[in-house]
Amino acid sequence: MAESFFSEFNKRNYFNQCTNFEELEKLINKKKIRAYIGFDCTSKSLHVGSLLQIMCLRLLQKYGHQPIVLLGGGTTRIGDPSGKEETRKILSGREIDDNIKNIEKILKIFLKEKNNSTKPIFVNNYDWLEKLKYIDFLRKIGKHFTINKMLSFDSVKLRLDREHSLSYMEFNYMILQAYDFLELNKQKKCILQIGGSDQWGNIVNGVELIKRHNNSQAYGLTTPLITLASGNKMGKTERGAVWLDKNLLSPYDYWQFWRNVDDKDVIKFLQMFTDLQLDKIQDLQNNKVDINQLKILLANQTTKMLHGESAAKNAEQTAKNTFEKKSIGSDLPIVNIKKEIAKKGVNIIDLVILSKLSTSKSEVRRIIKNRGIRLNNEIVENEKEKILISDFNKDKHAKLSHGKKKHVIIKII
RNA sequence: GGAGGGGUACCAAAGCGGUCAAAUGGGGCGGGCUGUAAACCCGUUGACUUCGGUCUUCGAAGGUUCGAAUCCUUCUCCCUCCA
Repeated sequence: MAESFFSEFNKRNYFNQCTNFEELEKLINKKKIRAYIGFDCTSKSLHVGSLLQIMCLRLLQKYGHQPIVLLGGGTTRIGDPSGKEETRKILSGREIDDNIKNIEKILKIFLKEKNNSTKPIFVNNYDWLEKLKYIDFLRKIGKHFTINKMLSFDSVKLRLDREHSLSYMEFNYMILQAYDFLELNKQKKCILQIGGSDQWGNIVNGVELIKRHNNSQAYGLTTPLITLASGNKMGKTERGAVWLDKNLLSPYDYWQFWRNVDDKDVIKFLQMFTDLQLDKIQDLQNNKVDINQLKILLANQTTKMLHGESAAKNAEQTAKNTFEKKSIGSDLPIVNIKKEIAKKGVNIIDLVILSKLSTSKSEVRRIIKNRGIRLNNEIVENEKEKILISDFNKDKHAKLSHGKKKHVIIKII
């Protein structure tokens, strides 16, 4: 059976829900379509949590469809309440514009621009939402009203109790996102919106709006929320988000993130987040390839896709050096120390803080007590120890480690 | 608007005048086992420290007291019920 957008979409476990699956499948097999995914612009980069959406855009391209990337310049000014417990802080227009630029840059790494018919179209919903003059109103006035309070008003309560519809304020965001879809449907003939499962409600609203307003058919498609085997949400580690921007997270750390996934997640992630052929992944699984080899494969593939082949190779080599040979890999973060200072000797606690391996001296003392700080693989026994010139090798390097996984190179300059 | 309940460390949740830097659980961090996995076990978990201590924390501000997370006053936010 020939592969199609949907067959691969399903096999890679991207499918969660669809508004009208059969019809959409027929349509999408017959002709090339345009579909869009919206990205929130609250932060200056995307993180792994958005990766599945990006993979969807790539898949559209693979099968000759044209992805539209909607950057939420307008909607970010309001803030999507879906699944959020607290109101987000409101960003300035300037911050949002900066974020948009950076996010666009990241997305362009993943998407191919050569072919004109599948080249991604970037749009910013501020372009049309701004014209509604509605944004300013919401920012100035709307933020002062809480839904909670509004719901406690008798008039409102009554309507809710009697199952009358409750419009406008509460559903501002939904309305705006629905309106986005309508605009893209009109402007760009976009007939499909894809999003995470948390966007289902918003997406359905768009589909319905298009039906009512334009009397035309559009479709919604969602991807599942990815949970790790550990039950945590994908993309957030304790140390912070797994960013897709090399300035926020180095290629080496990105590689490490994938290298360290749970055994149970490896095959799933290979399917979801790499371009490897599905039957090849199946083969690997059938042949019982060593799980650690699979993790390395996963890390290499994902890192290559984002940071390029040589970055992936470097990361792999660095990992090999640090974990297998216990030596130094070039990709480890480097902390420079002036020669004069090194001659005097630097207290080990200060050095750990300086290397950003920790932010609290008390914590460093504790870890030393627990035998978790190492200098050149030797456990630091005493918190008063100093790093001396003699600790550096002929390349003027020394390795400082915090636990088994965090290492930095200390270098004399 | 009326009545009650509540805000404690990263989260949940005890404490209700001194022995409280604050039980317990989760999470985090470190160690052990292993495979840079999971599970399990151990240690640790406010900051600074010359390791003697010192400083800052229990919604906010005042007050009572030798002494407050604990009692009083005001403020503030949240929850439940009634109008």
